[in-house]
Amino acid sequence: MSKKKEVTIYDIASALNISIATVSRALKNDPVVSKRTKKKIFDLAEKMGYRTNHFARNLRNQKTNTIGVIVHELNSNFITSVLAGIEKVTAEAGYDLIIAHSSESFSKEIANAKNLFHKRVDGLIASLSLETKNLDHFKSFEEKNVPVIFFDRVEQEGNNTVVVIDNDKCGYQATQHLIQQGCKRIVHITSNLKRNVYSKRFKGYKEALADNGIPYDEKLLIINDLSERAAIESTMKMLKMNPLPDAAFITNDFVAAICMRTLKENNIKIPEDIAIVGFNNDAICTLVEPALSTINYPGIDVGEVAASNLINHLKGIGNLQNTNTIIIRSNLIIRKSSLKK
Amino acid sequence: MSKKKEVTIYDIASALNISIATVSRALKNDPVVSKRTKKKIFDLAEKMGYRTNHFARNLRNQKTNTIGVIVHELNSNFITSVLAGIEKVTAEAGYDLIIAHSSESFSKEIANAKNLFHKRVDGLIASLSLETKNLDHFKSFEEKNVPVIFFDRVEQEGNNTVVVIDNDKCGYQATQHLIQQGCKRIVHITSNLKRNVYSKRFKGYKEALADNGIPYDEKLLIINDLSERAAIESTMKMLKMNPLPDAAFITNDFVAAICMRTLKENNIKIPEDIAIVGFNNDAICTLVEPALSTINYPGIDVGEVAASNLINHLKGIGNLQNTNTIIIRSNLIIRKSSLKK
DNA sequence: CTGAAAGCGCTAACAT
DNA sequence: ATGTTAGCGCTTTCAG
Repeated sequence: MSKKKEVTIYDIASALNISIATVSRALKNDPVVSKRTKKKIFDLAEKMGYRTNHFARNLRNQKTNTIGVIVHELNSNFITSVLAGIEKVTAEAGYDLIIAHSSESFSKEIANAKNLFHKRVDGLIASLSLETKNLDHFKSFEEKNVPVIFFDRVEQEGNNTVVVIDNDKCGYQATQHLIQQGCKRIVHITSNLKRNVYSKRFKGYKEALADNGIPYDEKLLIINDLSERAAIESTMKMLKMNPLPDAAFITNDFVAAICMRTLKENNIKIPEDIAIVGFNNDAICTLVEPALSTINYPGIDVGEVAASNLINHLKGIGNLQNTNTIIIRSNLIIRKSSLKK
Repeated sequence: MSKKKEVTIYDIASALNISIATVSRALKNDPVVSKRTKKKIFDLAEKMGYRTNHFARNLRNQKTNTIGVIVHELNSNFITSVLAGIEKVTAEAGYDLIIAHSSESFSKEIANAKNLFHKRVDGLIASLSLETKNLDHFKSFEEKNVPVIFFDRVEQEGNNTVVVIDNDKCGYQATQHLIQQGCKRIVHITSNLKRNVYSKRFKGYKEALADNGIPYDEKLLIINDLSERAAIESTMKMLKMNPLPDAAFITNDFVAAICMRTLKENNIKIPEDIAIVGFNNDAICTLVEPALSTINYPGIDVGEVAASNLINHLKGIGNLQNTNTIIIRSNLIIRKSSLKK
């Protein structure tokens, strides 16, 4: 258990008979140090197995070079793409990442926020859980002037900076497409309408109906929690409708896939009896049968944009104060699950 | 931009006219401090918005209370379950987590290891990338006596502690099951045989063939990199075989799902023409058609076991020195994709 | 039960 | 180009 003693700049300095200041400067590649001394220092540091003590440095510098991320789930292509996008940008800029996930729970999200706050992240990127009731747990960041950017599930009131797609338009396009296929009784399966993404998609759905002279029927709106169990229940509810609906616009590809499976188990033909459009464009879309039409929601772009805006702000290049909403391009992808013609 | 000054124990101490030592003790809930002073301190700390400076504490304590995790991908049910298992255990024990992923790249894995080493994690949990050539990048941990536990993709030589399933047996069971269904020309689609998981499953596959008097045919072994493109190529290779194989044991559910799709596109019936068994029991298994038989690989257990062993070691309760290999229970799940009878 | 003081390893202002 | 030194916020002996 006897850990070898850590090598510090003092050890390097005394071995080389120079001051710690010079060592410190050299290690940061400060141009003021002569090439020769620098080389000596680097070589010895390498040989002695020196590693920077980040705690000492951060303690001194009062910044962590770390940015925190809170996501609502780890379990989807969309979220992992967002993370990949964030990582790409932050790594290039030399920032570290701490990733936390709330598992859709409000209390976990609060705990995550508190934790990252205490860890003193320099900035935060977050997507809200399904159950989140308010944004009080992010106030502490604001108070200390730690920038926060929300993406996907956001709260657009107040002066948060948010990165989103035009969910309203996407909902409209999906619904419009189904109507063009001749569908008239279109179910919308979605989740907690407190979340912007779901309420906006719902709004787009209603607008498309209205524009096509189809009256909105609230019985066709099904709200669930995006779990497999809930997806099955929602589908069963749909199957009990009379007359049967002829289409469903479903707010997430996983739920759509479960729904398709359940429909097929009940001898419903897709798209002939019921046409389906999902959301996200996860890998699963081309693995189910028929292939699932969906809205392409490019997570990698969302992640990159969120991270680069945050980092520019931290570096004093951009400013988030006046940037309120950033909208990422998205589009409808038509596959067999919705093609009646 | 003027960040409010951080509150320190000095501020609390002087406001209360006591010493910083007492404040420090109280904040750690040291029983030696009187209840009354403790309460005063807690209340004031709360009111002033005090937050512990982890850098100062860690600098002083020479430990980070953080454990690092390196995974080869974020993008599968299996890995996210492992992470959930790890998180559950570490959170309970009061440890923090830094999660890094190598995207199957050796150089990224080295970078991750170096980074976590410099961050001075107290322990490390890792699964190797597909391309990893050696374990040199973990030597530094060993040198500083930082415990490392490998899971899933491991190197069993040397004295690493590893958490795995009995891949050999799983490969045997999957193959045996296919043989019992009357299959004789069984393709095995897998990945880099340098990785224990794949070589062991391959070994089990060959043993099952041998035990049933079926000669091993190396033309039936297909190795790919687990990407969608590679999965399609592998399937095309399979389709060109003459005579056509009557089954495939595929080392990962995602690849199996792609393979099934490609086969169906080419008018092959599953399981009648070709029976399929995958590996992992990802959510996708019951979403594809027919439902995919697979090996249940319980990631959550793997994560919990790895984390609790690591933490016990850190707390001095258990010891990893003499624990070499921990085997997690796994089992074959039979669904329609392999049921010929 | 509480206080004084040293020191963890590093950076940066100031001095040379 | 290099050195001296104070101090970042905390923990922990040692002393009362």
